[in-house]
Amino acid sequence: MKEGPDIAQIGALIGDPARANMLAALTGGKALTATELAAVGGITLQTASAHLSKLEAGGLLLPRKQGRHRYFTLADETVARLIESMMGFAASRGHLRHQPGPKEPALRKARICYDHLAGDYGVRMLDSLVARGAIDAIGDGVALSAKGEETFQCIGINVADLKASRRPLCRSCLDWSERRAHLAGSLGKALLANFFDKGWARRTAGSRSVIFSPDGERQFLALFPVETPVAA
Amino acid sequence: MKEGPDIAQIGALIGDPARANMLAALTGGKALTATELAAVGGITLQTASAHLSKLEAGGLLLPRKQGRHRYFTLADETVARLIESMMGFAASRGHLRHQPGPKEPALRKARICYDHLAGDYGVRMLDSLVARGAIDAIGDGVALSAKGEETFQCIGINVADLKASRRPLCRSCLDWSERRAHLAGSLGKALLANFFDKGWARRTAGSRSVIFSPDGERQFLALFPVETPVAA
DNA sequence: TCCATACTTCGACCGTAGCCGAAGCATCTC
DNA sequence: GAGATGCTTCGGCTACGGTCGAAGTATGGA
Repeated sequence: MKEGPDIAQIGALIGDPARANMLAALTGGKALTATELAAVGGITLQTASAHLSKLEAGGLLLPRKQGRHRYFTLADETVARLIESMMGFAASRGHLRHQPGPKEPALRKARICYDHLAGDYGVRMLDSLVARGAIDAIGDGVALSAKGEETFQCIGINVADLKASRRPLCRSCLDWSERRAHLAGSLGKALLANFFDKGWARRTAGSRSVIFSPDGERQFLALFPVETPVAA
Repeated sequence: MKEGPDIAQIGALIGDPARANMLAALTGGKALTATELAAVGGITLQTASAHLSKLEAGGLLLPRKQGRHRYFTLADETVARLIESMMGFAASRGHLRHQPGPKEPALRKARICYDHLAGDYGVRMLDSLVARGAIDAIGDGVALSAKGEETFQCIGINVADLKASRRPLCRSCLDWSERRAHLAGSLGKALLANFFDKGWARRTAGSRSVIFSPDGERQFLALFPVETPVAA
């Protein structure tokens, strides 16, 4: 029968635990070396090298040589979206990890999805922006509203600059922990970068989770309030 | 590191060629028996049985016993969406099947995606509905517009009935051949069913492709015209 | 009751893919 | 140049998963 594109290839690529761990780690957005990825996968460097070759050949990873290091990143935002959507699906089917672990709550609260904010805080931010009228949303679709530009100007983001890029300004990305959309695209990226610049939050060393400072958290929550439901 | 849900499991599930073929076939929307799926996968019945058990245990398939047959369907619309999105991704990375084959064009033109119309015609239909103002769209998001209900009434679809169901009325689904959105959800399903009822089109036996009758095709194209670009 | 059909289970076979130790390049530092 | 570090390649081992033949269970029909 063999109809359409070959999903088995990429399924198999993602289907190996070591490779899946590497991909999940790279969804954190940072470029990682082969050695680091070997540690993530829990395998030796030789084995990791073979895995990375396969992922690269499959078009999932992009290597960048820098001195004697080889840094790997996800090839594309679409790869990140695929991984996240598979995580969402896996979570919905109960394919969870054996140990929820202490890092799990932090991950659900705020984490990096490729280059933008995800988790509870990511979803909250989008909700708040929609409620405020800065972003229009229909279903899973999102777009900058007419009056949105000035909102972001206040936050400290020049939307005009972002529009110059070929990359879509607004994209919705399904959050695996919240099962709702958060904001991706160049605007999502700019917002997260903005939080880092202001010192509101920082990345963590070996994880995808984002840690807010006490003060940063206060300001973030104030900037993106959630509507208090007055009437059901 | 082991962060988040386990994508390796479902990756591995989809990663086997026989299983992938079965899943792709089931994306055609029809329930198929174990014997039929064995043929699709190009394997014996025993092997297929083992595969189907795994897919069922993984939550991808739903079995239904009927007499001495066991019919399988995709567990959920979300499974269909995952498969389609993986097909889109695979196509974008050039992971195509070795033989494009004669059926390929028909598949690109019009096919069933779980229960709604996909392919060139599916995308055209959504475009036309949006241009006409029956459906609002922002990015990938879609929703029935205020004046949309009467449009569908004219076609012969009672939207009020559909709203009674818990299933979302409008959903966008990314088309792997066109790389653009087509209409899913209960409204997408109702439209396709409507075409079948009117005799405009019919399913094919062993494939996902949808065949329009000459007359049906004419009426379909008339009902869903595409805007002729007057000015760039 | 008896047989045919649909499917599952069992057991054994086999190939592939993952794995690592050891050796080989490449690149940086001193 | 010598030595350390990062990574790749090679070779061989192992195990897991896919495969099928044969036998076993369920259902339907005559």
